[in-house]
Amino acid sequence: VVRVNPEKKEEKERVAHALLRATLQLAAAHGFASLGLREVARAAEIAPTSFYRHFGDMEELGLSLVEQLVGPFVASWVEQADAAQGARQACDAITSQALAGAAADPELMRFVLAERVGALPKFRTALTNKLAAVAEAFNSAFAPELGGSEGVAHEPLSAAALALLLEGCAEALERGPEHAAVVRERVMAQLSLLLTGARGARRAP
Amino acid sequence: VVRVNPEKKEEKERVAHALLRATLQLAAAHGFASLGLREVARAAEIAPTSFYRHFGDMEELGLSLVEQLVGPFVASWVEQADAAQGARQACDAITSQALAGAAADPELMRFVLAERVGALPKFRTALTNKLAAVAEAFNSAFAPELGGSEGVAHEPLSAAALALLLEGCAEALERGPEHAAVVRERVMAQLSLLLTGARGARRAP
DNA sequence: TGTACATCAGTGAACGCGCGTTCACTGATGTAC
DNA sequence: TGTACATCAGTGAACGCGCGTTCACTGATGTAC
Repeated sequence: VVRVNPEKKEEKERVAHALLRATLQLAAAHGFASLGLREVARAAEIAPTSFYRHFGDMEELGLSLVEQLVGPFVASWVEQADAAQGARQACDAITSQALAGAAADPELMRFVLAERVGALPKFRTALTNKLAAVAEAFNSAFAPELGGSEGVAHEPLSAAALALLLEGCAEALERGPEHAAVVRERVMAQLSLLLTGARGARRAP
Repeated sequence: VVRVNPEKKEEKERVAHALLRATLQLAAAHGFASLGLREVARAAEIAPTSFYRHFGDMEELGLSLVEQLVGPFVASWVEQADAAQGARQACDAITSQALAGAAADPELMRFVLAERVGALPKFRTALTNKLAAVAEAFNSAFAPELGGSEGVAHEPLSAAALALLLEGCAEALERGPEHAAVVRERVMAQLSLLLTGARGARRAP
């Protein structure tokens, strides 16, 4: 039985975190798929061989990145949605938080957007799983206003809302943080169309 | 003045085309960013040095790929939209053609989806330009049913339609061609929500 | 308390390999006159 | 028609370089007794 000094554990996590951040920075510039182990180690200021103390290879690092960074990132979009009153306010909370995320950490947002539809199925799956929480939040926001068929039938609606949200995040990355307000209004307008349409469809199916 | 044998020109284009197809195939497996010139040349069955007879580097090849293959591909989604009667039929025509494209050439569809939000701005721009034709088509489809403010105000609507269409294409790639019909219904349902919402917003703004 | 041992993050040297690129050449085709 | 020359896609040899990975080692820390 071996006990580990908390200080040591902390230090190790600091280095692992540096590797993840270095990866995000480089991936935002040239794409995750192009990155090499040595390149990342260099950017994180460790010896190439030290990489193996943390990850077996770049794929493992990428999946860890999803767990360690993307998970909390995406979760933060949804945090205030429960407290909102009505679908519109909940959408606004989610949209605002997601766009704030894009402004605060554009490299991480780029990673999410790119790998969600990238070539590697493992990454697509992992990211879809994390983003499922956002779809859930949209669903919860919409459900009370639509009632009826107990949520299941609203799945295309919440999926559409998620797609529009991510499209807005992509636009926010293109245009920069100074246009966040414009993009937010745009996404909200699109979500309103969806919601209005869903209300109309309920009345006249 | 030097004249070029049409046979020779044709043969050269055949090799260039082989390079583009080889790139798509490899990119679908590991991501465009990871590809090397030698890897692509090998898959296209030419010597590495012959690559330079066609493209200066991989970036140039990628941009040529957008012009030569993505352009016609995306244009085909839109071809039958003009002839359709009403917004719903036009949406159906575009959606059906796009999903047919995903089934016929999944590697090309993956490239479009991935590079549209990838790390390289040149690729994002080039693809956005090609996809603008699809947004245009949606706009033309919606405009007569909404009238009013002469199309300009409907831009978020057509942009939303394009986003939902591409999301559907991504889903079609995940689920395979045998689920094309299901995905089509799903996308159509989402587009209907948008359109219904837009009609409602016009009546009660 | 002291001694022997285990664990583990980090490292530098070294390896074989595939990479992008340059170069000089071939051979087929077209042009000049 | 014949001869000299230009163009150009394709190629093999060769280059220097960075890559991923293995290995044996260090030094700090914790455990056993």
